[in-house]
Amino acid sequence: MLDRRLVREEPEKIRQALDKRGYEFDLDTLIATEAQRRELLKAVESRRAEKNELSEQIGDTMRTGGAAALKERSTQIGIELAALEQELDEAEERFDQMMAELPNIPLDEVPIGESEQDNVVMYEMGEPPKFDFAPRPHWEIGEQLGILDFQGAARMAGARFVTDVGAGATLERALINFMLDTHTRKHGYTEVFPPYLANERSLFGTANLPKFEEDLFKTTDGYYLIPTAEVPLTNMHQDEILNAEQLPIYYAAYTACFRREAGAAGKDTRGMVRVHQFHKVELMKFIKPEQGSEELEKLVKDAEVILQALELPYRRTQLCTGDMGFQPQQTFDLEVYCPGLDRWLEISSCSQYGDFQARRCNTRYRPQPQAKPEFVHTMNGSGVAAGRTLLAILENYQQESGTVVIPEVLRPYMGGMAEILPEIP
RNA sequence: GGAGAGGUGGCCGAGCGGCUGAAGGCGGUCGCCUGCUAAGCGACUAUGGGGGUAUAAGCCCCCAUCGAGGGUUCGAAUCCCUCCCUCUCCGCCA
Repeated sequence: MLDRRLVREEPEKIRQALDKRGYEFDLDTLIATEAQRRELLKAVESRRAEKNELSEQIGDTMRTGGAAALKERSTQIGIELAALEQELDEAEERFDQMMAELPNIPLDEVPIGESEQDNVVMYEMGEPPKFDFAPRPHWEIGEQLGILDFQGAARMAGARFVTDVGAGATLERALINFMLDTHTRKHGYTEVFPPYLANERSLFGTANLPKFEEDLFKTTDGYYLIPTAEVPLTNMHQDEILNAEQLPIYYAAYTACFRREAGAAGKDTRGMVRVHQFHKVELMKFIKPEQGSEELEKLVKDAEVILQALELPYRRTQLCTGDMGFQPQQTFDLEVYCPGLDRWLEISSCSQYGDFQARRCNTRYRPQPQAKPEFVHTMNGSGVAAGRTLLAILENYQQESGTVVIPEVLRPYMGGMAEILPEIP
């Protein structure tokens, strides 16, 4: 959420941001609503002041009698007030609703563009493997080895699910452990193991609500399944005032992530590219405003370390204004090359939000011990997505015989296993 | 799930219809005192919003906020209702 003062004082800044994003939004109505809201507020407050004044007088007059006329007058004002208050409430609700659906303002350095086509590839790392056979997609490799079960998952749950079996399950767990260990032991993150369900307020905090409800699973009790650990992590300090010395705070969490993929019908339907439940290690930071870009850069590098250690070919892109999500000021993606799919696959998305989420979560800090609290800034990124990494390993490390070599760094996490051979059922 | 207790400022805690935006304490800031330190004394010390003045800060007025929402009343932290959360006991349970 943006600072409401921007609407009044610098609406052009918002208008420019919307233009850059190519985002449809009725800014003029928002501005008009804000003006109307303030007019009503003034009217309401002056009547309340009058009423308070009368009540005080009534208190004083009670003993000597003769408060009846004052009471009468006060009741009259009360009636006027009730009508005005209702108008104000309505204006406020309209305003809040629109504010909640206004996207963040991209940083100046974000490339301007309309779509994915305009994203900027910053660099590529690692060499795609060379095969003297046609590399196969991960679902073929996985099913043949008996380590990925799509049919079974479809029967027990439905389309867009996968079950890891045997060495497949061990491999995904190894990836998770390797990632968590690296981030907590080498990069200074505090490990967090949060709930997988969150309440409406928390989803609002990360701005998944109200605008993106159709992407989420909701329980009959009104909980939401988290679409990413970003949700619990960003809400760890709701309504708190942190000390300046605590910042920056680094959190790393492994969680399952649940997405309805409602808008993705027909897209990536095969394999485990796009599933309703996937697993991911997430990195998240609470920082002081001035630490923004520098900390994001470190976060991206922390994620890259994982891909480098796994010796997977990847590239880093910067998303253009048109392709960036609703919440970020700036986003960098890491994409891993998958020979079987013959495409670059997003495996991490690292974004900084400024105070956009902190304002919604009401997470503040005191710059100085006595100073007024200010909103912290937040950022997060995958470090990295385990399911897609597993997929990438299968495709990059596949052998002509159908087996898959296990990356060096993962072997200690797999009881020394060096190669995945067919599971014997 | 059942029974009970409770949610008040940065923290602890009093208040149970007007004199309470909130006693008292802790913590903090400034000043006094003091050979140093400790102790002591005094003043100040919630947040958000609207307006005025000034526009470097500041100063003044008003409104709201005592878990959230609603109600009673001229007037609610205080009374009533609903919901949320915490704690204790019982039940169930990986």
